[in-house]
Amino acid sequence: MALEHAILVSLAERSASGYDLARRFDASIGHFWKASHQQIYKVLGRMETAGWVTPDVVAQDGRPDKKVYVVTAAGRDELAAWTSRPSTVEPTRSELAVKLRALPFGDTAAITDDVRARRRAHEQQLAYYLESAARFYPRPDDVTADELGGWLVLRGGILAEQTGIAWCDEILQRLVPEADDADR
Amino acid sequence: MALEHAILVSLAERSASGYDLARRFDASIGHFWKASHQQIYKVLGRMETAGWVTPDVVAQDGRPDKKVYVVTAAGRDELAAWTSRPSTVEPTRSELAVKLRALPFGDTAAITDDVRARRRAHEQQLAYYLESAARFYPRPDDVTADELGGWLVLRGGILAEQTGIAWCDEILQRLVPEADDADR
DNA sequence: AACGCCATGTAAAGCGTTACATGATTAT
DNA sequence: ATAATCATGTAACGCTTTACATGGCGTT
Repeated sequence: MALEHAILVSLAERSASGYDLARRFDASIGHFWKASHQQIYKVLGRMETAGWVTPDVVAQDGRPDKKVYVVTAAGRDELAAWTSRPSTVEPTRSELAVKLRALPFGDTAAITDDVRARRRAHEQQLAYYLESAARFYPRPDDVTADELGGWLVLRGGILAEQTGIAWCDEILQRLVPEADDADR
Repeated sequence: MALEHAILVSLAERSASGYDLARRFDASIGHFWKASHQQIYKVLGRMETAGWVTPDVVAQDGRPDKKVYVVTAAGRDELAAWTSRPSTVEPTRSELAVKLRALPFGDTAAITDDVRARRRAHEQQLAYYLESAARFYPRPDDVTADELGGWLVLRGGILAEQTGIAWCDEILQRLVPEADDADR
């Protein structure tokens, strides 16, 4: 019960083709809800059948036609109804947690490298979020009602990445205790 | 590429039946990798075919027989090999993030309630983790090599729940700005 | 009598990933 | 020439969830 609604939100903000949606999902909203273009096309088909969206075929020169999907009144109703339904907390899935439990049965050096790689990935993502925050929300206290959601989502991303880094650091301090911070 | 390995880790720590595993997955390791009993039975079947585990049928009185699965040498090899393969960072999935973006199209009061419910859930989970930490790892600096993984996983859980609470608080401060902390 | 625990599964449906497919335009 | 971008899909497979099924024992 969710990709449909993520797409509805994205289309409610601005109508788009499946292709456009796929790119948006690679960028902003997709950091919190991944979807491939194949999936998006499939779900858009279902949503059209349900009457939540209608395609608007737009001819382009030098490029293939595209179907720009627009949210219908029924789609907006569904979106509003969905916000009123309580959400379930999604279960955490951490391969790293499983690997940490596997420490006595595996290769500590390889696991350590894996943690370092994760730390780097978290740092990159954090840098990207911080840059987005500085560019799109330079004065967080002054965000408009329309922008508030985007800002809060970004804050969630920033907090999560910082926590990821902090966890990796705690792990590395235990796995590589003799090193100092620089070469850990 | 993951439930197999979570099961291998759990069985390497202690042999168990599918039913036992399902209960363990409800408790400790399952906080970081959920699995239902139906899924576990199916995967155990596959793992037996692959030669990673062997069943040991144990008769019980007043209860149905159970198949206690034991990790084979091949299973241990696979487990060790898996720890050496780099892991992929699992994509975040946050229904709350999507809902925040839906604020302009939905019911703010309902979304606020949802955030409050999530905050409570995070607090409960945090309390549970803290209690586990106090009970099983009273002296974190003295954990043995065998316990280290469990401790670090618990730390990850604690950090994640604290971050979840902090995020909810930031959201509530924006959605219910006039209230003071107590009745927010 | 009804419910919950122990113990193991099957079946169906939906969700998600990977691979494959097409065909035109634009940049290197 | 080659690769990337635009644009839309199908097919196969695997993973996950939900529902159904069985059957004995102990508790309220």
